[in-house]
Order: sequence, then structure tokens, then C-alpha cells
Amino acid sequence: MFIKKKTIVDVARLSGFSISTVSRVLNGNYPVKHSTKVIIQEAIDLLNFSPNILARGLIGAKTFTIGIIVPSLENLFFSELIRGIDDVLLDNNYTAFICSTNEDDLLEKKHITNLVDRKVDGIISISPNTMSTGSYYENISRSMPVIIINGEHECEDCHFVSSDQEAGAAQVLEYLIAEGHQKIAFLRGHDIYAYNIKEKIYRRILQEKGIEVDESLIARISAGNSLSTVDESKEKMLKLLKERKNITALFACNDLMAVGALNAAVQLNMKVPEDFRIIGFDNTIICSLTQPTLSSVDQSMKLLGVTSAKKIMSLINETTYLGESILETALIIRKT
Amino acid sequence: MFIKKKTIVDVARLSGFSISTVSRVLNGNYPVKHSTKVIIQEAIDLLNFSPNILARGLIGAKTFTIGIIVPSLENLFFSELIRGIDDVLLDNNYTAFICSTNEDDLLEKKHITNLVDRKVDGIISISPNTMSTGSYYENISRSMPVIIINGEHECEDCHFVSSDQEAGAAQVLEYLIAEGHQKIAFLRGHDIYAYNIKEKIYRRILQEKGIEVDESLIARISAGNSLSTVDESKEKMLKLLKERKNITALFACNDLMAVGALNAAVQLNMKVPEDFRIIGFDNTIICSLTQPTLSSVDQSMKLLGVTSAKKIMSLINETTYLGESILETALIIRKT
DNA sequence: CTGAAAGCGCTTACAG
DNA sequence: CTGAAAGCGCTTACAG
Repeated sequence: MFIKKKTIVDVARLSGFSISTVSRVLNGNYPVKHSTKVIIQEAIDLLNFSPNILARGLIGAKTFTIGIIVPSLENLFFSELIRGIDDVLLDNNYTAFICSTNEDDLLEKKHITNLVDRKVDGIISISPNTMSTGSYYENISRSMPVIIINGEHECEDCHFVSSDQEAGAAQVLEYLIAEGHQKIAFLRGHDIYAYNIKEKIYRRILQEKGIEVDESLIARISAGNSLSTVDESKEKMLKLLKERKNITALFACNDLMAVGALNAAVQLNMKVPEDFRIIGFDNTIICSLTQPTLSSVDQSMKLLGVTSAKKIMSLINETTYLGESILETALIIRKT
Repeated sequence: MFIKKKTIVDVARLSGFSISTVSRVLNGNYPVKHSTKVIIQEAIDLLNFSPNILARGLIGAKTFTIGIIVPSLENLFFSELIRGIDDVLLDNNYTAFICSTNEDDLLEKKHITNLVDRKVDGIISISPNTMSTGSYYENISRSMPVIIINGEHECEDCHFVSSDQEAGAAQVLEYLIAEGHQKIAFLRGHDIYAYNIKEKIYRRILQEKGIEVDESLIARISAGNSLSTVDESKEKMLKLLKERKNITALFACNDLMAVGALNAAVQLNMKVPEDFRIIGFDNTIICSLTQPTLSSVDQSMKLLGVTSAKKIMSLINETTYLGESILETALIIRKT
């Protein structure tokens, strides 16, 4: 015994007006006499009517839906960022398809196509794999707003929101070098912008400070944002620390990697930070859960999310171009 | 210069057949001559056509969308569970609206309504606040499959997937009591089933073992799944441990709470586990990040997700009722 | 096996 | 300020 959802026709019938007028009351986009507005509103309330969002979307109007593409939900960095986006969406009666790519570019492409088929009003993509999906974003950015968070600037019509990862990375390296470290390892994931830019800065700052870049100190793991990242990082660093006993510090591209490195150091009975200093990136809550607590670079994830969401809302509603946003980072020194 | 998305009409025109026949090829639900099928498929490929999902949904067909309602994305328990769901959805060409309620029942209601307006094919709700949203689920469960994970069995037409939280909680208490603990504190969140059931077991097992239930050892925090949970738990336990110096163990309703308690103990210079044993729940990755590593009850989150997703898929496609699923839990003793 | 037609629930010119 | 009509892109009886 399924009670069919009420439609605009029901409201029209009950109120005695046409569906056109009901629609106008619903959307408030055309003048309607006050008294009829009241009557129609009463009918809407009485029937507990809410419009079918698919029908709206079909005729080319807004679907009140955006797509969010993330590498993973297993790194709290993304959780907090999404929380920021979500808060803004909620205020605007928007809902999101959250699509996790598991850092797989084929899946990322599939998600993009899927979102287009669903006529989302826009897409926010976080740390995308633009090396291979760039042309996809380029393509759809001509038909809907696309916002790239912490990604490569290769898409002409895309909009960008980033934290200043270059500055953040530079702070880490300068801090470590100022402390006297010379043998600084670097731990990164596969070939995406967020890691590439950090490696670039790593190389640059070392060179600037007259320290030779030792390629064997640059370690790379496969998946940077999954639950396995911690253990993979641990194994990688275990190996590296055994082979190269003169390493005294590590710059890890995110907190999961940093935790893995910390676990490796503990297992090797190294004193942290005395024997081995570790600095991560993102400043997720994980940093305050480890013992000793992790130093990291704060990216103000929530603000990143809020900024992106506000931007996409204004692009959808007014096609206003707000320019690029770059948010500040801050090095947070804790116990590692 | 926006290139309009191809429609079924374009395919019909190019192939020389009617849109009806194209539709049949697309859906494979009616006989079509092989040769025409080939021609139409060529046209589809050539135009890179994919059907508009909104149009499909509008006429009452499936939307290939389900809604997932979670209390939060900031507890990795939910991330891992969603990962399980997601894997199955992907195989079935489904996409999810992931809706976080922030443990707020008003928002939960809003999400439910929204999902209905979007004509999702079904809803999976994780640890819902059925105390106040129960009638909503009851209501929509008459028009689409609703799966409740780890929730109250108050909805007649809902389907249930749960881990055996009762057994898990019992294991914890029995383990602690067997170890000689008498003053066991209990830390929980607000009034939802997952916490209520654990408290019920806490009381039952203590009584069974002849230990008087001391109400002042039962502590309650507000938000159990947010980033603030850790600190709130810490403050709560700091206070409790100072007031009641004879407490020797804690059963915390999830890992975030357990970490908070651990932080409190560390701050009070208590030895863990010698002075104070802590057992959490969920066995999220956080357990292996703390020092000492956290003991916890494993709920095989991913399996919980996979099972729920498979169940909803079969309900959507065949209206098969698969019965209730209860998954086993396992007490994992680490260093706390 | 195939096509023409109706209809899903809306919005938006077009008239008035 | 209001209504009748067209149309969004599909699927599904209904004929043939």
C-alpha cells in the first residue's frame, strides 16, 4: 500500500489554480498576487508537497546536486574538507554525490562521466589525478562549473582553490635545515600534483641551502590515502632507515605516511625526535593521537571546503568568477 | 560554446531506427533483431551516448541511486563501512548520495525527505537516530527498500544488518571481569541504539557476575563521532578518574572515546594498562596508531557495508527478502 | 521484431 | 497577474 508522492497537479487541483501558478509560487521567480500565493501555500503545506527534483533537472533547470570527487574517504583530510563543503551545501539546499576514486584514474574518469549523466550543477574535485584525467575536466568545465582543490592548473575553464602547499613545504624544509638537519628523507605517493609540488620544493630548498639532493632519500609508496598507507610507509621507512643510518629527519607528504614512519622509528628503537624528526602534512586529528604527537602542516581543510563550496554556489547561481583562492598554511610543531 | 549532450533522438536519427528500438537496445529488455542491434550500438558508440539518468528516473524507472545516511564522516568506522558499500555499488552501476547527519535528528529527517524527493532506489542508514526518526523510516520503507545498519528493530518493513554488538560488549565485560577488574567505567554518547545496547549489556554482565552497578561510573558525552569526541572524552575521563581513584578499567563505546580516555590517563601519569585498562569498540585503524595500541572490538566494517549493499541491490532488483544479517564481532586485545 | 504515442513532473515562453 | 501548451529525455504499453 504505497502512498504516491504528491505532485504539482495535486496542489493545483486543491488550490484551484493552474500548475503554472503553483510553479511560480514554488520558485518565487514571477509575480503572483499575494492572496493566491497564500492559498497555494496552504495547499502545499496541507499536502506536504515537495517538488520532484528529477523533473526539475530534466527540463534543464538546476538539479540542486553537485559531485564531489575525492581520492579516498580513509584519510581524515578529506572527511574534514567534505564537512566544510557539506555545511555550505546544506544552507543552499544542495546535496552531493561523493565519489571516491581510490586513487584510480580509470575510476575517476568513470565518476566524471557518471556525474555528467546525472546532470549535476557542478563538480568539486579534490586532489585529482589530472595527469590522466585533465582533459575530462577541461571538457566538462565548458558546460558546468568545475572546481579543483589542490590540483594542477592545466584546465583553462576550471576554477581553483588551493592551500599554499609550496609555502607549507618550504616552511618544513627551512625549519629542518635551520635545526641543523642535512640528511632529510622525503616520502611521497604516486604521481599527482600534491606530491609533485612538494618534491619540487624539497629539491629547491635543499639546493638553495647548498645541500646536495640525494636521490636515494626520496621514497615513494603506491597508495597515499588508504588504510594501507600507514603500513606501507612503515615498511618503506624501515628499509630506508636501516640502509641509510645517517638520516635524521623526514618530510612526509601526509599524516598517514608520517604515522607509518613514526611506527618504523619506534620499532627500530630510535628516539623521536632526538634521533629522527618527522614532519607530516595536513594536520589531521591523527597528529594528536600518536605518541609522541605529530608535527604537521595545517591546511585549514575546513576552510578549503567552505571556500570551494561558496565559490561553486556563486558560480552556479550568478556565473560570477571569483578568481583563484589560495589559503595559507601553517607549520605546527608538536613532539616529532 | 557548450556541446550539448547527445540524446536518444540523436542515436535514433543516426541509426535510422526509432527511439523505442534504441531504448530496447539500451536496456536489453525486449527482443531486437541482431543486425539492428549492431547498427544501433555503432551509433551509440559513435556519438558516445549515455542516457540521461534523470529522464529515466522521472518515468518511474530506476534512478540507479541510493542514499546513505551516516552520523558522521569523521569516524573512520563509517569511512570503512562506506568503502564496503561503494565497492558493491560500483559493480552495479549505482551511485550514492552520502548524507552526514552530524548526529542531529532534525538534519537526519531533512536528509530522508531530500532523498525521497530525489527518487533514490533505496536507503541505507547507519546507526540512525531511530528514537526520533523511526517513523520516517517506517514510512518510506513502504515505498522503497530501507536497510538499517546497527539500529533499532522498530521499523516493520525495514531490513536489518548488524554486527553482534551484544556479544561484542559481553566479551569485553567478561574479559575485564575475568582479569579481576571490579570498578569498570563505561563511556557512551547520546541516546542511540548502539550505545543503549552496550549499556544494557554492561549492566547485565556486571549483575550476572555479582558486581554492583555504580551509576557514577557511567559517563556520557554529547557527540560520539566527531573530531571533538576525543577531547570531550578526555575531559570527561580526566574528571572521572580524579574523582574516583579506584577505577581500574574502562569500556568505551567507540575508538574515538577510547583514545580520549587514553590521553586522559597519560596526562594523569597512569600506567596503561597496568593501572587502567581501556577497551574500545570498532577496531578502526586508529587503534594501531596510538601508543600503546588500543584494544577494541572488531565489527568487520567492510563486510557490514558489503552485506548491506548486496542486500539492497537484490531488494531493488528482485524484491527478494534475504532475512536479517548479524555479523560476528571479535575482541582484539592490544596493549591497552 | 519495430514504431507511434502517451506520459513521468516539472518550468518557461507565449498569450491574454 | 494567470493559464494553456510545449517540451525536457526517456520507457512502456499498444498496435502492427
